Amino acid sequence: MPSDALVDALARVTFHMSGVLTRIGAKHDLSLTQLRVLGLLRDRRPRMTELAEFLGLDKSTMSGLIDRAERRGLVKRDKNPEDRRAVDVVITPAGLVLAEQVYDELRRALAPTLSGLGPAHRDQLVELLNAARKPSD
Amino acid sequence: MPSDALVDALARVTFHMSGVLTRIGAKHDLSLTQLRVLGLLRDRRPRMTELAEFLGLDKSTMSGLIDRAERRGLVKRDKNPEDRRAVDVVITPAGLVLAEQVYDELRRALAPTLSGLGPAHRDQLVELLNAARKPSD
DNA sequence: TATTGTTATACTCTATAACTATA
DNA sequence: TATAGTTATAGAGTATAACAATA
Repeated sequence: MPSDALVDALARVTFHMSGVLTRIGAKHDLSLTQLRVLGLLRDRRPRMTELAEFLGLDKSTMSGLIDRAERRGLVKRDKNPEDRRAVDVVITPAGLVLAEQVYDELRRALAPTLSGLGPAHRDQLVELLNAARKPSD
Repeated sequence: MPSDALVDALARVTFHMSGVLTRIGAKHDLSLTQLRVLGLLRDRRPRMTELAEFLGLDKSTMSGLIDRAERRGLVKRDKNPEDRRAVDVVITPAGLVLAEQVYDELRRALAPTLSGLGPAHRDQLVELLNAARKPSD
């Protein structure tokens, strides 16, 4: 079982990151979930159900999220050629531009927080975080 | 500027933790925000505005959150003796029990994810996470 | 029959604006 | 006048249940 100190440190990082992401998203009228959808679609072309499963959301929730993102021109629905019931979700060029912009802002926003760590410590942190990882993640 | 690998690792941890916390909260009909409120109140007795500022929420949002938590008997509003405009928020015994239960479940839920790290590595991780921290956090 | 996705419904979360009471 | 908090309102996020189309 993890120590209190470890659980607390992880919780603190999580809420700090969520705050940063929420603020960056808000600047672009994007919720945390929309931000995450956009991030996922950068290198994937999932169908609705896959996306919902990955995010841990109901498929009906997914319909609403994609409706709103599509209305803004950030993603689009495509017919799946192999299964006529399925709908693929694809990011648009405008969505891709926004996703990259948000990612840059995130890097810049995290810079001050991480300024306390030198290069060697940063590498260590990446290794430790990647080791603390379930195979399926 | 942090590397892509570091930003990605932090984002991954954040979404993993959020997922775990959301699932634990859902079991008890608590949102992530309600969970966080309960966690904060374990050792604090803030007024409405302080709570809202800490969470980065509008005070009107806070009113709704506390309304619902109070209706469930998890927190209660108290008059502030020094400023008759102010309202202090206090956790109830039932709220405290639930908060501790959730915290235990979180520790247990994180155990498998962290099983890849030995004791020395865990200590290292805690130190690195605490070093990567703005003074005000 | 089972699966994919949408729609209808209801509730929570959230912010903005307008308000009351107190400082 | 300014601050603390609530209420009214509106939109987004969420799940459940019922449904249509396809497998």
